[in-house]
Amino acid sequence: MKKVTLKDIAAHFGVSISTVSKAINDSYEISNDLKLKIQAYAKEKHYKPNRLALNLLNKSTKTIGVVVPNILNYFFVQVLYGIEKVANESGYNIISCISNESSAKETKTLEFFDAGTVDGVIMSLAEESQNEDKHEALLDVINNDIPVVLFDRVSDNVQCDKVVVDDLEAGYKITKYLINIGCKNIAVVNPISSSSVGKLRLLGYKKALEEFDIPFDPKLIINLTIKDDLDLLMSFLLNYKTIEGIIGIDELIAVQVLQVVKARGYNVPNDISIIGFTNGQLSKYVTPSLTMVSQHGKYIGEQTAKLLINRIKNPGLPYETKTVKTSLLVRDSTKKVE
Amino acid sequence: MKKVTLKDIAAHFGVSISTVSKAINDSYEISNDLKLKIQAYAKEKHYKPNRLALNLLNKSTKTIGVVVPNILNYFFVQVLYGIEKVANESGYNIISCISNESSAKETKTLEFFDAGTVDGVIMSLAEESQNEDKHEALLDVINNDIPVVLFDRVSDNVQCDKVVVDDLEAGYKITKYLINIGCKNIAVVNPISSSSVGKLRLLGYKKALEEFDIPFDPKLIINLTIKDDLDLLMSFLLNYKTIEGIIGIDELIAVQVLQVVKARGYNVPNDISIIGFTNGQLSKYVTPSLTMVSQHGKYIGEQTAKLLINRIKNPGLPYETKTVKTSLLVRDSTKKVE
DNA sequence: CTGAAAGCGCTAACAA
DNA sequence: TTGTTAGCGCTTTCAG
Repeated sequence: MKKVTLKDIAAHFGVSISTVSKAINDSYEISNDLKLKIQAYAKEKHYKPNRLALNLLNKSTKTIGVVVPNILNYFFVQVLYGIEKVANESGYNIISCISNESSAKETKTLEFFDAGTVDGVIMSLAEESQNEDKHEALLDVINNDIPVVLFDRVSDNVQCDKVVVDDLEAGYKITKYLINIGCKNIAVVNPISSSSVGKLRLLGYKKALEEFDIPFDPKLIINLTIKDDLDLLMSFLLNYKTIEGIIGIDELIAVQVLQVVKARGYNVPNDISIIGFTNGQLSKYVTPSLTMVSQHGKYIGEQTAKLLINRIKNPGLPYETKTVKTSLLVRDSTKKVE
Repeated sequence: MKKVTLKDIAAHFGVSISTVSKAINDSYEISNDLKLKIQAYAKEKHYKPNRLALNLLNKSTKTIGVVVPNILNYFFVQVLYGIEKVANESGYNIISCISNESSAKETKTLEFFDAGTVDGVIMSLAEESQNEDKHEALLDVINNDIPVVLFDRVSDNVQCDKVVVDDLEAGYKITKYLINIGCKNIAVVNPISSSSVGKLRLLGYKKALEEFDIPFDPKLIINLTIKDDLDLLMSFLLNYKTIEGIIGIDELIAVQVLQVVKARGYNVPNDISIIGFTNGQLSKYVTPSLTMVSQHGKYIGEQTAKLLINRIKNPGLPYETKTVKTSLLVRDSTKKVE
């Protein structure tokens, strides 16, 4: 059975389409008798107004498009939850797409959104896009008056609302923490070294070192991609110097570093303390459980959605950037202060 | 700047809308001269055809709606990857929604899809929906001639294409495996006891017991919800009898069981062997790494998407149910065979 | 109380 | 080579 339309119902009753439309929308203009008959028939036939037609008419879709780089990253999952919560409360649907860190995929998705399918866009840049720092598709969207809110991985070259994590402060805070529990040589393992987030965390790290007059040693920084052999890189690192602390720039890398370090016979946290970013499931169940930086993903999602919906309703306000502070979740992978 | 339409461009050149449409679509009917001018202007103004209008016209959206119950479950994430891969290859966009195991949310999403927004639907039932086994919204979708493919968590009361995991066989296989490595009392911890998947796995478990003439002891089966206190339930279990093997019905529960068991002083795998379902990140990095059943989520996603796209193209074929076999991934949480 | 007509943005058959 | 018209499914004036 094909979808029933107003036309079909009108034909069935021998009345006009507009009469049916009014009857179904319970207009006072239609006689109770007809209204009841039409409504009953519509229910029976499972009539449902065609959204496409509605959207075309209203120039509004009541849906928000979301682009996240990587769904395996717990942080983004949490943000998604937050977005969905607020969106649903405000009567918006969300359609989520994964760019998978690819700028081509990101562009494709944005073009899809730009063609009238959504009322607004929420996005965190793919790493590749941050590298290139070209954002034509995104600028097109903004240019077409479709509100955009960027979160977490943002660009200074795009003018729009933003919600960011205070990553510099976080990097600074945890480095200080490690120094305070007695770590002298602190390494950083960074799988997202070219993203704004990765850079800021490193900047925070440097700032803390400076404050304690510890010279910055580039050999302690491991930037890697998925293709690199972590085990090998770690072996260089561990043979280079006595390392007392390691910062993993995301959750997965922190867990992997922990594995390698353990496999090489080091005790965590007695020999080496480890801190990672993102408070997800992995870090919690690993042995020892990892001390992590929580970015409050769900809260970020909520703020992002609120910002977007607010802008959809009141265009023309000046752009806003919200900064969300992180918290440190101390668990068993860091030495206790004596 | 509001979105540019054909009308705007037509007005700018003082030609008709259809001329502009043809020019932009590079029709041979239009003079080269005009075509070039119009195309240049369109590009300059970032013209993009309105998808809503197109979709309405073509009665096709080239998008697939996906509903998954829980994005924190690695299995579903993998399925999503598989779906997305095949869909993209065939020129389909996907819009994914999370039902969060709630049947109300599921219904809302299905109604959204049912209103002409997608060409087909891929779904795995929310646990609540499987409990109630009412699927009105879903039947409405099918009734409206929108193809549906159900995967993993399916219902016999819904007639459509399906892709399922051979969960009975998997439950059977791993129980036999545990028996063969010497486990006598094997417990099952089941957080999805009311889902088809959970039931089938338990059935496989029973089948294996029968085969080995081991009497089924309901006290060894722990059905629980998120609200239940796993630690407490496990303490009852472990005090009840000497347990040599535990089956965790999903990944997270297997990991949590491992934690509890370790915390209570048992050695895994020497005292107790543990097997879980779903080969995700967690089970890999936990200590000891967990022996798991892999359901080949990505492959399932691919098959599901293929089935759906095939049905969109050829409606009227008889419904099909594909069964995908699992594999056992032996790691360190199960005793080695002597 | 009911219907005709316009229009959302677009394409395609058909005229000119 | 260009324009007119109709129509996708719907709502909303404005007439009847």
